[in-house]
Amino acid sequence: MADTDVVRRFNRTYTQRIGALDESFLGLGLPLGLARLVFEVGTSPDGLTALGLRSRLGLDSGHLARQLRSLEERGLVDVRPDPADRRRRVVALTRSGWALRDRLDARSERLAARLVEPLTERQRARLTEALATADLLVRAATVDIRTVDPTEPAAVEAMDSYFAELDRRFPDGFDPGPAEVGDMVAATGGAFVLATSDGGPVASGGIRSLGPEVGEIKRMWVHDEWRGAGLGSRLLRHLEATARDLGHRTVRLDTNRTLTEAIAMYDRAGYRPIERYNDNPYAQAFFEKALDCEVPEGGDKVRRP
Amino acid sequence: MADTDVVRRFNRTYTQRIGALDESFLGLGLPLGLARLVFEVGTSPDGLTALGLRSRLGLDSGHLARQLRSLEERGLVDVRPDPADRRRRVVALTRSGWALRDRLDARSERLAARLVEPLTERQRARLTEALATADLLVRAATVDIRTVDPTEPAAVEAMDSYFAELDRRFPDGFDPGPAEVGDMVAATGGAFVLATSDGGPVASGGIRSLGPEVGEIKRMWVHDEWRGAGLGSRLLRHLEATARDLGHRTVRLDTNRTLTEAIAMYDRAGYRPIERYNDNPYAQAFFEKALDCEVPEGGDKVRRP
DNA sequence: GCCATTCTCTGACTCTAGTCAGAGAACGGC
DNA sequence: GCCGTTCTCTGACTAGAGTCAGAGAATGGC
Repeated sequence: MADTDVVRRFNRTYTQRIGALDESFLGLGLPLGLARLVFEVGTSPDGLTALGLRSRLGLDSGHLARQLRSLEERGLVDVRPDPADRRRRVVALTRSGWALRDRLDARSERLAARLVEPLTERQRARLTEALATADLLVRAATVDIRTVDPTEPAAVEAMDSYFAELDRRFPDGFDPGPAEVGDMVAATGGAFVLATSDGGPVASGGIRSLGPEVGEIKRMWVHDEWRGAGLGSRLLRHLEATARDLGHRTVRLDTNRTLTEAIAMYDRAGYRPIERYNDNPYAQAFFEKALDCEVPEGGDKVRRP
Repeated sequence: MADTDVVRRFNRTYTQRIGALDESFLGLGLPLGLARLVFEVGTSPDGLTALGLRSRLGLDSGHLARQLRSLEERGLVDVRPDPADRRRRVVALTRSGWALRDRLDARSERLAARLVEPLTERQRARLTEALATADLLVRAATVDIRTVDPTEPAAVEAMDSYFAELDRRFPDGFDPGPAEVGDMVAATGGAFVLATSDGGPVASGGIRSLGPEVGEIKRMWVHDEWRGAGLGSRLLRHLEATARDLGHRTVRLDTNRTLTEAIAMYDRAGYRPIERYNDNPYAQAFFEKALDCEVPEGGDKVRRP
């Protein structure tokens, strides 16, 4: 059975059986749309702006305005202007809004429990393992990878996580020093690539020029919770393509000896060890890869030179 | 993370990302309901009765009548009385109905392909394996197990499959003989338990009385495609509960030596070998279990005596 | 302070799904 | 042939989701 057949078959099964979990939103006297809103507003303790709600749920502004009023009339939410920008409105759950959300939550929990309940313990463990794997991979597959301005908030957040992790992992800690990523990119005509999921950064990496035809991949980072989903390889491929677009024919990178998974990944992707090419005190391993071979069609495999 | 958390988290991921597969039904100028109907009618080359459609999709009869007429007006289906029972109406796709279905199908295929496309080959294989496992287990968890009249069509179908399989597996074939299940159940005050999924039989088994307090489990069968989903154990538990309701304190069963998985399952469920208690020529192994221990609360594990 | 832009709201719609009661045709057992 | 049952259809609804145009308030750059 082809991959797509499995996906489609699962989809069918799923919408018929677990899909009913969504209906947990029904039956509390609230139409589905309003219940979804309550649930979504409740994901943030301090409330959300109407704009944020609209982008999360993809609603029309008129529609949302009406829905919010309806919730307000039922005493479930407070809607008030955002003090920082009074065009915006901030929506927060009231006490009884929270109570309702708890009931929705309990309902959803019960339905999930009812789904796994008939299974034996062994089967249940298999199911949850399969679902967790599928969850990770589906999320990974739908990650959005693109070149961004390194000063935008999500990019800065990504870099902060990166530095924090290096500081944890390196035996003597890590100090990024004064050279910020933005400067690096701006000064050397490079690019910064960010992978996001649900708006939050999950992986990132930069490219800077070492010379006319030589690029350097810097600061590749993958969020802890996203390891093992092939995100690193995809990001690397994306960075290589970006480097090619920038006119490079070779890319280099350096890394710390302690980052063993990263080194294994570079090896799989066709990178070969070279001599030290800079004086980065945190790097002990240096790699290079020629970009002149086109990535093969549909390309997951990277041809080795 | 608890089992239900995994299910719920997955549910969230899923409805956000793969859920869009359903929307493949949109965008061909047909509202979702009608598209679903076209798809459903197209699952059977000769068409379906309106009744069948209603039970599959859970629609109101008035609603369905209107939807069918709308499809008829668009030239997508033919609706005509069932020659066998002219109260019923048979719905079949027209040529352009089939063409539309093909387009819906292609759309769904493309969306599925787009989902797996970003993954590396390795990740893709992991994903499809996880989804296939989840599919089997979710289906298994939502199987409907109940006591039925053994003469009803699904029950007869189950028994036919059972006999056909024995005939394939036994070295010398198998001949059910004149004693039909229905007779057996009726004559001895037993019961027939059927497990169905989507209306089709997936497992079954019978109980008959051997004496006032002794029941016998007969003809347990699990559909080939449903092996490995714990369905046998669940059916067995159900049969035991049924036997208890019939007043039995002990159940026996016999089986053929070649059915090794079944024997292993009986062992796990607490059955112990006993001496031959009948002259069934196809049986070489005989088991018994005392029912007086209550099944523990929430019970998946069967306590061993 | 002006003005284009951003954000929200209102009014006036459309579409789809779905419910309910009841009529009429066909069927099956007697 | 009668009569209760089964199956489908019609009419008359309701509710929810969503679209679109335009008004009005607040903001930020100049």
